[in-house]
Amino acid sequence: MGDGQATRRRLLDAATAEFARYGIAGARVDRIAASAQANKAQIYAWFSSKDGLFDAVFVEHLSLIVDLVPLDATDLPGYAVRLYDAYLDRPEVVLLATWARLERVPTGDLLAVAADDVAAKLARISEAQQAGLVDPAPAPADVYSMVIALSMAWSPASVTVAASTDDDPAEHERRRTALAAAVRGAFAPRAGAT
Amino acid sequence: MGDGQATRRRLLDAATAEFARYGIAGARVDRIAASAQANKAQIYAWFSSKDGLFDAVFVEHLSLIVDLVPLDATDLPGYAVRLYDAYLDRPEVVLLATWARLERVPTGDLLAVAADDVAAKLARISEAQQAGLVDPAPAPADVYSMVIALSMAWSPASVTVAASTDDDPAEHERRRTALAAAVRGAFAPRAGAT
DNA sequence: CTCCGCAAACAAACCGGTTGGTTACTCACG
DNA sequence: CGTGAGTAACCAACCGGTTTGTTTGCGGAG
Repeated sequence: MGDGQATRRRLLDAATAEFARYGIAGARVDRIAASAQANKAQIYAWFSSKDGLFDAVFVEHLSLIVDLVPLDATDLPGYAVRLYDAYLDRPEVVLLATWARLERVPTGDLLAVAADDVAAKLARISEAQQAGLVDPAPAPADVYSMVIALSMAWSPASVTVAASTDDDPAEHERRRTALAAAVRGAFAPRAGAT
Repeated sequence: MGDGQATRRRLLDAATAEFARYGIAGARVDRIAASAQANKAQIYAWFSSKDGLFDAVFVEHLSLIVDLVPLDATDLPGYAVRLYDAYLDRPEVVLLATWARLERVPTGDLLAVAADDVAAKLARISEAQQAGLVDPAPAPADVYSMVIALSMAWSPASVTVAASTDDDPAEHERRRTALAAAVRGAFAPRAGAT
């Protein structure tokens, strides 16, 4: 008989696509089961509830959300551009995080469950500030929030324009250039500082 | 007898709160009717459907989404800070826009229906670039997207930290300062340019 | 001023499809 | 034969939407 772990895997994959597209309230358990070529009861056997399934999907993607692209505090512009490309390649990551924000955690730190990983990133930003590679004025947490925000300027959650892989490659290139330049200007050490 | 327009108004207000909090799929028509102290049938008399009600709420907020704060292309840092405060004061605006993006318009231009107003803003950015007040390298549309993205770094839709009015005032002030500095650095004309 | 008729506003019960969740049962394998 | 994977039918609550019947304000006829 079929392998339970394999079914679990298919359910997680199907759920990822479903939640990314429709959110928690909009997702349909039957649709997930069908798309995973499994039975609805399996979902409840493995994940207890629809919310439990979302939790499983979300924690599995947490490491991706946080470390889809390893932070390079010594090259924030390059980091931002790599994030732009990563979001283009893996829109589910942005979507899951945004749905979680809207439907689960209205205020405060969304990634509190991964506080350790985030803290490590902030420490590296702090080091880069002390090394004179990043403007030391803003708090590391604010630098991080702003870099992420800038990288997501054209993400699937943007309130202006959401990029898609169908866009003209030249357009992507234009955005990458603009993004890198903006990040460089925004966080480079100020002239006149030590 | 009660005024129809007044009922319509209460429905729109209640729907705004409901949609901002729960999104389209998560919103409950009964809850809106109850919270507006009206009857469910009125919703269908005035707005035809749940989706029609969301449309009405959204278009009513479109002008706010676009012009909650008038764009001052000659002072982008100040503009960004005013947006930060506006989002703090009117989180529904950000939330409605984000829900619309996630549940309605997965890619492309979210504000295509208000293309004229947006085009006017881009024109003013373009003027500021020609006047040497803004870095002329990036396309006006990209400047706009990035300024909005930066202003929303701590918005209720942020994937890092969402600000709330309960936050320490000093924290808000820290973010305003960091935001203004980042926008200044990101879009000021590059040294060495004319 | 009163009465009547009318249309818009309103209320509540109702309807049928959908949805998250359950159960009773079958099947393959060690 | 026992155990865990898999299935299909089932269920009760829910939810968007409709229907039916009632109330209210108002303009006009008497």
